[in-house]
Amino acid sequence: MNTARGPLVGQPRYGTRPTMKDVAARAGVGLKTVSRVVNGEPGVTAETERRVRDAITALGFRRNDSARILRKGRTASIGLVLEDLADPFYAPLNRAVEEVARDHGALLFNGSSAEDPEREQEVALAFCARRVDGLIVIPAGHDHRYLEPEIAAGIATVFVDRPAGLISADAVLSDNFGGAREGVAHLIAHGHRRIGFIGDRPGIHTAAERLRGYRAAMAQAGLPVADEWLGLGPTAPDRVRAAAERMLTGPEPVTALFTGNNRVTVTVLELLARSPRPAALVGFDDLELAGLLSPGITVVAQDAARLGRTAAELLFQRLEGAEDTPRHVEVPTRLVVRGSGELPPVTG
Amino acid sequence: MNTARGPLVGQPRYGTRPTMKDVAARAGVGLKTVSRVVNGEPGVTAETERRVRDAITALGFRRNDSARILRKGRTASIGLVLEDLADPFYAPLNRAVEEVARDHGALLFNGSSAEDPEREQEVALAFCARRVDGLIVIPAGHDHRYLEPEIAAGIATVFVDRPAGLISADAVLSDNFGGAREGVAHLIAHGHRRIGFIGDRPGIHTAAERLRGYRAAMAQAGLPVADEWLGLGPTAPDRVRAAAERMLTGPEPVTALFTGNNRVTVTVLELLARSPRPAALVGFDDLELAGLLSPGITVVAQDAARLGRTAAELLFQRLEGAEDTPRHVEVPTRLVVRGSGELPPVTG
DNA sequence: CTGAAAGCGCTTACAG
DNA sequence: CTGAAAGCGCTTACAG
Repeated sequence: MNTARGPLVGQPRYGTRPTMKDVAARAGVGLKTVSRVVNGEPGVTAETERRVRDAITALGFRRNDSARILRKGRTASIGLVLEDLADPFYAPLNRAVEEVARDHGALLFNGSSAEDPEREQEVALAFCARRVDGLIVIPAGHDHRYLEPEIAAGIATVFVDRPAGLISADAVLSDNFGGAREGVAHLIAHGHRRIGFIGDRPGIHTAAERLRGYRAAMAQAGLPVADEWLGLGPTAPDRVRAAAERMLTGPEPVTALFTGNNRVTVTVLELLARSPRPAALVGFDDLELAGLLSPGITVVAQDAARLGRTAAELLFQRLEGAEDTPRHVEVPTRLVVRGSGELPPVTG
Repeated sequence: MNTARGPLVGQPRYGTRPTMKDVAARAGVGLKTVSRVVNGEPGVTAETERRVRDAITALGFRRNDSARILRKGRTASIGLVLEDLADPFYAPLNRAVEEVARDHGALLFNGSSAEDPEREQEVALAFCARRVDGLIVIPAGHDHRYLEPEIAAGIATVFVDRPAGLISADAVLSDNFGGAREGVAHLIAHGHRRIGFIGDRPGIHTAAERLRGYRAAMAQAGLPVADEWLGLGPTAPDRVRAAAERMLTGPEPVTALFTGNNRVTVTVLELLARSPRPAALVGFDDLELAGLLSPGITVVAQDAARLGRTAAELLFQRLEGAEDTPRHVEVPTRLVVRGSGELPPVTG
């Protein structure tokens, strides 16, 4: 029962806090003088400054940055729209963006699209309505024309992990094609000829690029790709399991699998653990504990932190007035050899 | 070279966007009428509304929520200070907080303390300066008196995962004591008598509680606790490895280990994988892939999403005027049996 | 149904 | 060195 505070519903809450006006009155100075002291501007005598500081302490004043922002025109905040704040893959990206924002004195709004294009738009536009200085988006949708007016109005925007749809904009992407090609070539180098690819729907840019990398590696080695070796579609465990089982059985089973992302890899690992015949495996995306399994899981690791850092740095370059031609930056992947990708082919 | 936008450095950026005033001028109506249409308030004829909507579309107007906020007194935003945005453990907590915030129409500021009390304070106070309606803090420091003026001024504050230091405030905590006790009792039930505990510095609340749970389970079973079975200190891999090696060798080695958090568990797992003699293991905190190892890792799992959801719900209850007595809410843990905790004692 | 005035808490531009 | 006035883009309270 804090009657001093009173009911909070629908009530303004600033009223309970001292403002610069209150500080000025108490110190017996003008508003502008308080502003000078608070912002460390020159031109205040030591004695005046002391009176102002005393008043600030006595009243417990803290500058309202929301008001400051309205006047100054810049919000010193950026928004990051990612797919799912709970997804461990994006956590280092998120942190890296935060660090760069921090270096530039900006705060970070976070929001999840939940892989829903409408929610992506809703979250991104809510950030824009707050007039964030910049926006970093991991696209869920394929049409980002809704952001064109915002970008034109000066909200710097960078896409990460997947490119923007139907607009020309900055993007920072992993080398999905090269990474997948390297992973599949690694399996080929270890003697595999029949290699399955299980990945997400090819409508998703990253999935399509990784599939392209798979095909390139096979072609480079002069190997054919049978339709039965491709399992493309939603990464729900049931679908992935069915695809893997189909590839691993029959008269001419695959001897190795390349899995297109970490969700697929986990499902396939569970299946392989119960499978009578071993199969080699290389997965796209690294996994915690991947080194503790036996064999360890060989993966094509993305550098999520670098994706985030690069995107945020590009964003602040834009804010500092970098030229306007949209840039696409590619971040390399890294093959991490741990055992599962070096298993020899086992047939019959 | 977008000359229409011009240089961005130090320039206000709102100037490039239409305001309600612009819309009013174009539609030939008053400012308030535009406000009514934008906010869906009644009392505007269909014809007037149409004119206003046309002007909005023509100018590409989007309401500036930062200005709105200044006038309304509530920012419809909350701040979450966690230890590390990159830590997968906090990712589901973060997402859960976002969902609750979203349900209440609030946006989410995110920041990491990096386990540095000063940075925690800096980030939390930056959020306060923006006048967030509420604050959720995963404490890095042990003194939160710096938040007292903010809380008194009406910023609802809830601590999660660890309690506030030196102030009385809402807190949502896992049942660290009960969870650890259950995990250790599980090892005892499987025949272990000499059980090691490796955890973080006991100055950390969660570490102390888990240690207390360990002691309680041992005491309840009438088992002594040798000093050599306790490895308390920083969770750097070197220190943890040394502690585990010490406990697992010698004339009277432990037959089981209880690890106080997931970082410790991973280090101990790496060591056990190379160890000649198997030891049972129960870890505090769940791990991705824990079920795929052989044996699977038995853990005491925290419900991070529930921690976040509970904290955020408590926060919004406060904002809606719930009574002011600080509340402490405990979230239960769950023992997940997978194999490593059911290994029998192996001696000699 | 509609709008002019005042004000949210600051900063900017200017005058003393 | 200091401060009164105007204004950032909205909403509130009030009058027509």
